[in-house]
Amino acid sequence: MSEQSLTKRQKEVLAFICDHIESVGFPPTRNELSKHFGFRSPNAAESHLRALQHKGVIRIEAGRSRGITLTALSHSSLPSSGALRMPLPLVGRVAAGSPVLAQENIEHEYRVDPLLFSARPDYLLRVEGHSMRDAGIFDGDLLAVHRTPEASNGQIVVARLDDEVTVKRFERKGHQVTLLPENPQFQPIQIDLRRQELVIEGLGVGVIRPRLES
Amino acid sequence: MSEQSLTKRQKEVLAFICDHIESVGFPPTRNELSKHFGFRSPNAAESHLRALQHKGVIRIEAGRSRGITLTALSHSSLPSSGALRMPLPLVGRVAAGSPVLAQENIEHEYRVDPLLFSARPDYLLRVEGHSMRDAGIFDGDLLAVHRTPEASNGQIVVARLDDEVTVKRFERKGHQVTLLPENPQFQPIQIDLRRQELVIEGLGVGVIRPRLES
DNA sequence: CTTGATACTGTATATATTTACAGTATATGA
DNA sequence: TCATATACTGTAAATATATACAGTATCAAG
Repeated sequence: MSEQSLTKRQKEVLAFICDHIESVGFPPTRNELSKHFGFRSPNAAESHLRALQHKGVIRIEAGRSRGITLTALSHSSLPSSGALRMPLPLVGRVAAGSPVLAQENIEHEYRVDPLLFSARPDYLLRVEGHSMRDAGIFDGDLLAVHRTPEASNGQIVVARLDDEVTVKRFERKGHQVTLLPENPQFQPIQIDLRRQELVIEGLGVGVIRPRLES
Repeated sequence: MSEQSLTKRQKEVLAFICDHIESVGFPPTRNELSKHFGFRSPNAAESHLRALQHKGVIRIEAGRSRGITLTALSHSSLPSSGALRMPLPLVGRVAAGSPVLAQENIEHEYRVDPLLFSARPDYLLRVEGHSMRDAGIFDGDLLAVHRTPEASNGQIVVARLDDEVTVKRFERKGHQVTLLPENPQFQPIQIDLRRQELVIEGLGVGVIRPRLES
């Protein structure tokens, strides 16, 4: 459903679940949750789990003991989470001035078959905003990005302009570059390369939408 | 304890446990082990676990469901641990009358981290047509589908109607089901469950777009 | 040749775990 | 003011799960 933020209590519960998986090796049961938080009823834990599932940060597998799994959202919902996978780093908000793949920007790492995409992706970038809506790139989508400093007209690029990272369609005529949104509610960005610096961080080679809104 | 080498069968069991933890997110039960290996008795799994514990490659926590944890030894006991992951079948055009996951419909298999999506995907379905355009699901996109016969109003479903498989938004009022496109150029499909058969093949839980058009 | 490990079938049971149902109370947005 | 989300207590039941006990059969080692 909607991507609401977690309450303080829900964050505590989610943190405990993450911690349990990390340190114990498997997810906690309702009783173990209740014991840790002092609930006198396993249903208190159940309710919290339902709420967390509803907000998309965990998944519950019906009928399976300890059937709690974390989702992509769960990691971005907590201040600190340990990364223990290899392949594709997921980059969220890029801190001003820092390289895209700086440690501080990496939220998580996912294994995704690179053959899925038209070009080999180097990282996943969480898209913010609706400026590329008509290209089917929505707020919260993960853009698979291939690192390269060169772009051709019409390609969707990850560009850095004034320490801000943005996703737009690339159009260049001589010294003049236009970064085109795919949404009439947004204005194109004009850059004169003689006056302003534009860095191409990479090309969008695919999109992953981690959830479908209802 | 005794640090002997594992038998071939024991290696298979250990590999499955590792793989299960990696891909599912928690260890398997005795029954799940038995089902995978074709044991008719959960005690076969139990015996293997005891043997593996005795050889020091796993630890079993008494009385806790799924209480299997790996040890430092477990990794060195397997040739290629960690890298494996259950691949997702990619289903292209579904032949009329055949099950979605019939061999003839499977084009390829991709390894995709299931944690990327809000619910566990069981397969990827290549979407044809533009009827879901405004939901950001384009022609050629891969819909990550979670198999389930039940759907709630507003969810995006994979439905089978008259041997045709289609992706639409689900809306039900009593006997009346409406399959809603997300594109004003298409008409909603009305089904009277008393007159027509509708099978829900699964729920859309995410989208992968393998390429970006320029 | 006997012992122990391996690799299972088959049955049974205690208990661990999920999960529904029925409440209470507070806060918040429409 | 009504509906909804949060945050719980308390009870109960269905079922998922661990695990004991009783076997069968093969194989290698002492």
